[in-house]
Amino acid sequence: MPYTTNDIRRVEDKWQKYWAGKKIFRAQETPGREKYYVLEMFPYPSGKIHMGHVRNYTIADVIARYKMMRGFNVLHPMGYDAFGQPAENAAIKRGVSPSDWTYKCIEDMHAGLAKMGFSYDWDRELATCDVSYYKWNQWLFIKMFEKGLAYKKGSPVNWCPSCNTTLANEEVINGACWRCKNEVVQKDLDQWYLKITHYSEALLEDLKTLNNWPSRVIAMQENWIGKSYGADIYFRVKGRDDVITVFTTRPDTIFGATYVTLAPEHPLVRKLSQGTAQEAKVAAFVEKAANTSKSLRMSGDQRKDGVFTGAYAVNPVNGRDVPVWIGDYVLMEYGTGAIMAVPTHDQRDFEFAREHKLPMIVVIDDPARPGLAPDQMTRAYEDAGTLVNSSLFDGIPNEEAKKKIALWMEEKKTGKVSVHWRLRDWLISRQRYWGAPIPMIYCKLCGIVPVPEDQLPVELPKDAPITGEGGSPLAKVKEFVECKCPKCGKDARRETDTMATFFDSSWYFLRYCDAHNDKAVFDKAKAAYWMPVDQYIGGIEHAILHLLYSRFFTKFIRDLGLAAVDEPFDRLLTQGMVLKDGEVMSKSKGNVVDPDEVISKFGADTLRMFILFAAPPEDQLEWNPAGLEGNWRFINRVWSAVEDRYDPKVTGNATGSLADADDKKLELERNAAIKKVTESMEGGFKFNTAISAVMVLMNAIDKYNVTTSIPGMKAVYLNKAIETVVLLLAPFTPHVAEEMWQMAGKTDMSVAYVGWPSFDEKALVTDTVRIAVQVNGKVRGEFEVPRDAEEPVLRPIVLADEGVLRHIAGKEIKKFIVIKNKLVSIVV
RNA sequence: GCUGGAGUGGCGGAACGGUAUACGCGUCGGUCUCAAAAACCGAUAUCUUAACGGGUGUGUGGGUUCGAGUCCCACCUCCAGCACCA
Repeated sequence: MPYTTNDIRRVEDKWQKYWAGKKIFRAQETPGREKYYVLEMFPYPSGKIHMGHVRNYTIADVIARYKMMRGFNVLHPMGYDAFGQPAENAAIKRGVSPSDWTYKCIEDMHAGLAKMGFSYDWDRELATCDVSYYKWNQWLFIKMFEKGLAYKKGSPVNWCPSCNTTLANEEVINGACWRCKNEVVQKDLDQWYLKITHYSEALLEDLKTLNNWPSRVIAMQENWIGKSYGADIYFRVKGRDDVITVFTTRPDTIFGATYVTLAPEHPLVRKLSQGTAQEAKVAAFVEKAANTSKSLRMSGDQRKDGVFTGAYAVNPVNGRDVPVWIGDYVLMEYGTGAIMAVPTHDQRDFEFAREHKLPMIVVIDDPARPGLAPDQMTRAYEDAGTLVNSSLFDGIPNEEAKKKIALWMEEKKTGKVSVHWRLRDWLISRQRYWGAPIPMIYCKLCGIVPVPEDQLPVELPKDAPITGEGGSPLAKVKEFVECKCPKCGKDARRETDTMATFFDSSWYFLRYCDAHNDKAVFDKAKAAYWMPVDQYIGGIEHAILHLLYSRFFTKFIRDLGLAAVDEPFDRLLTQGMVLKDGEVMSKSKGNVVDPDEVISKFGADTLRMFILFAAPPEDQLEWNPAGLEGNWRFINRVWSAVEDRYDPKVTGNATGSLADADDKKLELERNAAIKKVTESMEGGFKFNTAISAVMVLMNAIDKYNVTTSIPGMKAVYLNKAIETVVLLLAPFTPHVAEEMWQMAGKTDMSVAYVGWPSFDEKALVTDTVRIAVQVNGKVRGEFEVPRDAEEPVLRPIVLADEGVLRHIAGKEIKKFIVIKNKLVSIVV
C-alpha cells in the first residue's frame, strides 16, 4: 500500500500531537551537557506562513533535529517580531485594534508552523509586543541612557512621508523607505539615537572572528561601517581667525591641493562669503541645495555644481593661497564636511576643476609613463606612483608618503593622523503607535528623566487614536502624556515616540535563554549556558540592519556584565529566495504557492524534502511541481520498502562470514550513505547532497536480491539497510520517519531520541577497486585490481590490455605514475 | 566605479588536483493494462561510426601539472550590496 493522502493527515497529526504532548523538544539547561542553539530569524506575524518562512524554518529544523540525534542539548525556540506598522495599517483599514489583529495573526502563524512539524520548544514562545517582553526593551533603553549610549539630538533626519515617521540610515535603501519604497526626505527633528558608533571599532574588528558567516555579509558590514584612514589637515583662512579642517585619505597629494571645497551646509559658508562680491551667489546656492532632497542631489547627472565663496585659505605645506569653494558633492555628514581638492589625483575634483576652471598641479607621477601634465590629462591619475612637485618628499612612492606626510604635518601641527567612519548613530524614535514606548519623561525643571525601574513597564495605552495622519498617536492620549516627574514630583510630560522595532529584535535571542523571567531581562547563568547562537538562519535582507544592530546590542549587554559573549551568532546561513517562474514569490506578483495546499496534497514531509533537495540552502530555489512529485514518489518508495520488505520478526546481527557478494555490497552502500550524509551535514549543511546519498542507498536496497541466498540472513541485512534509511531521513521527513520507525516495530522511543547512525570505515574497504588508466592524460581503460596494488602488480595487468596497448603502440613509456586505488597515468 | 559571489547536460544541480555530469526532474523506449493513469525496468552531454572505437566538451584566452571544472594570470558575462564617503 502506498502512502496515501489519508495517511498523510493521520501520520502528521499523530506525530505533531505526540511531540507537543510529550514536549519532546523542550530544552533545559543541563550543565556539562554540550548545547547547540539553533535559531531562525523570527517572523513578523502578518498572517499565515509563506514559502519563504517554510524554507527558512525547514533549514533550521533539519539542523535542530540532526544535532539532537547527534546527542546535543538543542535549544530551538520560536517567537514573533510583533510590533510594527502593518498592524497599524490594519487598524486604519479595518478598524480593529493593532493588538487584537497581531495576536490573531500570531495564532494563525503558530498553527502554520506546527503543521510543518517544526521542533520548537514552545514553552519559550514569545512576542515582542507582550508587555512582559517590551518592559525589558525599556529597561535596556534606560541602561543605555545611563551609560550615555542613548541620547536625544536635533539634526536632519530621514523622514518617510508615506509612513509618517523617521527612519534609521540603515532603513533607507537607495534613497527610499525600506518598507514602502517611497522617497525619503530630510527633516530637522529632535530625536532619540543609540550610540552604535561607540562600538565602530569593535563591530569592524570582530567581523574577523566570524569565520562561519557568508563573506558577502562580512563585506557588506565592512562597507557599511566604512573605516577610512587618513589625515585631518588645517587650512587657515586668509585674513581671518577661522580654520577649515579637511579630512583626506590621500595626505600624499597635499602639495597638489589647489582649492578647498565645503559642503553647502558647512557652518563657515555664510561667514566666509559675508561682505564679498560672492555673498548673494553663495546664499542662492546654499538655499538651492537645502531645497533639493539628498537623494536627488546625490543622484542626478552627477555634474559638479559649485560656487566660489570669495575667501581664500592657505595650503599649510607650501603656503600657497587656495580659493575656498562650495560644492554640492561634498557631504556635511561625512568627515569634516570639507575637503581639500586635488584635481590631478581625484576624479571628482578633476571634474569640478575642469567645470570651474580651477588650477591643477601633478604631484604623483605615473612610473609607467612619466611626465604627467595637467593640460594633457583627460581624467585624474588615481593609481600608485612617485611624488613630484612635493618639496622634500619628491621621489618617494606615494603609499609610503601617505604615512610620512601625515606624521610630518602632525609634528608641524598643521594636521593630524585621523580615522573617519561611515557608520552613523542609530535613530530609533518613531512617530508611530504599535511599538514599545520610549521610557522617558520631560520635566521643565529636571530636563530629561528616565522612568524609574520600579515604574516599568510604561504600558502602551490601548485606546490611542490611530489615523495614520502623522504625529505620534500617543501624544493624543492625555492620560498617557501627563505624568509626574520622578525627580521633583512636579507635572511633567512623557515621551510619546515609540522605539523602532529593530530595537526589539536586537536582543530576543538572549531573552529566549530565559523567556519568562519577570525579575530580570534574563538570567545571566542561563544566557551563559546557551549563548552564543551556534547556528543562525535568515534572509540576506538583514545583512546590515538586524545583524549589525544585534551585534551592537550583544556588545552593550556584555559590557553591562550580563552576557559572556562578544558576538551573538557563531555561524550564519543566509537562505536563498523562493522563486516561481524566475521571479520572487510575492503577493503583489500573484505567484505565491500556498504551503497549506501543498501540505494537504503531499504532506509537510514532501514539502520539506523538496525544498531541501532542489537547491543548496543558500541558493535561489525555483518552485518546481514536478520535482515536488519526485520527492513524493521517493517517500513512497521508502514507505513501501518498510511495509513490504522490512521484517520486524527478524532480529539479530549479521555476521560477516555469512555475507555473500550482494550482502557485502549492501553493507558497503549502507555505510557509504551514512558517511556521505554525515559529511554533508557537518561540512556546512548541504542538504541536497545529503538527501541524494539517501536516495543512492534506497536504489541499492531496491536492487538487493533476497532470493539467492539464506533467507533469514538476507532479512537481517535488508532490515538494517531500511532502518538506516529511516534514521537518515528523520531530520528531513520527521513525521513519516517516526511512523515508519514504529511500523518497523521500534516503539520504545521517538526517532528524535534515537542516536544518529554511525558507519564503519572498515565496511567501506573492498578487496578490489576499480581504477582508471590514462595514456597521455586521456582515459583509455578501466580495471578491477586488488586494493592497494602498486606498480609491480599493476604494470603487467595494464600493459596486457589491448585498449591501452593500442595507444602506446610501440612508443617508449617515459613515466608510469600510480595513484593508489585511483588511477594509473602513463606518459609515452 | 568599489566590494562580494557565480558561470558545468534540455532543467535543478554533483564532483579531497585523479574516470566530469552523482541524485532528482524532464524526455524516449519497455513491463503491467482492453485502454489510460499510477507503479516498476532501461536509455539519455555532443559530433562521428553499422559496430568496436574515435574526436570535442565545465564562459573566453593563456599558464602550472603525468593529469585542471578545481590552482595561477588576463579577460567576458550575470547576480547581489554600496555608491560624489574625500
